[in-house]
Amino acid sequence: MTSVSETTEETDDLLLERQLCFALTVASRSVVGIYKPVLEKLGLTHPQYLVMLALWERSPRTLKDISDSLLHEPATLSPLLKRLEDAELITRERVAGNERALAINLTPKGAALREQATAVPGQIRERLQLSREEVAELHQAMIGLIATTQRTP
Amino acid sequence: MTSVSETTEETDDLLLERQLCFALTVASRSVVGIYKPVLEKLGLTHPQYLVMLALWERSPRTLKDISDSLLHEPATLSPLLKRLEDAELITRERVAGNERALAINLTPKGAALREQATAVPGQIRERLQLSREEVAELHQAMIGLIATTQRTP
DNA sequence: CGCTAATTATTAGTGCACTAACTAATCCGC
DNA sequence: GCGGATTAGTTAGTGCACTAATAATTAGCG
Repeated sequence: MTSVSETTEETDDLLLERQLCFALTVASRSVVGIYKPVLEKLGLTHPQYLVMLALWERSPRTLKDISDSLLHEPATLSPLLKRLEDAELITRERVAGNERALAINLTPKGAALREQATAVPGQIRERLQLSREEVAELHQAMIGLIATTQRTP
Repeated sequence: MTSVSETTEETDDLLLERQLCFALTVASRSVVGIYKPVLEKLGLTHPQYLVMLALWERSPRTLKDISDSLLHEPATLSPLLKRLEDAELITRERVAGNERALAINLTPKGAALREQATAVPGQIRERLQLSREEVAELHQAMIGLIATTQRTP
């Protein structure tokens, strides 16, 4: 690795570098920022919204189950779920027959919130001016990237 | 909006929904997770790494300048920069002739760290098994998304 | 059966990331 | 050159997100 090559390819890499990981994190923050005003009307943060989506799809579920679905550490979800409980959107109780597991269930209020949530995707697509097809394409790219990171280290 | 249509398109949207914003945030977290062990050897977190990249490209720069480049709130960078100062990688001092602005400069130690950082992009690409072309493609997609979010609300 | 190992959740601690409120300095129009 | 408006940074407060350590329960093997 000579100082000559360092001034070309590797320097470019450091610039390019500032692009993929940088662009990805900025895109993520920016898109979450788009959701923010929309989700505020539902009284949810973006991470909370993702958990509610998981529960609207199926409930009750254990904390572990949600953690696996969202690729989150249980330690991240533990306080988040307590806040959703405080908001009376979910209940937290031990699973009968397995005192280790925590069963998360929707309250009537939490289940009812789904009605309002159905309007969210459309609002976001409109704001981002993306068609369902474009959304699907971006989605595929992200899924591929996630799959790569999950492969054996 | 009949209950019939609700059970089809909008329900699908809530599922699909769980995909783009979800996939994007998971991809971001996953990729940052790939950087983690690599950057630990440099004693940097990922956000700190991005700031250092900005400074290796050009320095000194003001906090405001870095904030604009990284699309971060000044309030986010303020404590982060103090930690970089504690690590003796940068200096923080007021700009001569403009007591409002804060000039961020590299210490010799901070400038020297760049040598080690040149190895990072290659390691990440190898780990993700992405070619420069694939990286460029993903990058373009993210840039497009960011541009959309930055447009007039 | 009894004991070890694995599973599940929680807590503590660090570091981002954002908003809102605040301080201080500078700009600029009169 | 004065005084309000703007700009640049900091602080406080909330909520993620992670690791490491802990606690409690269950599984399963000898």
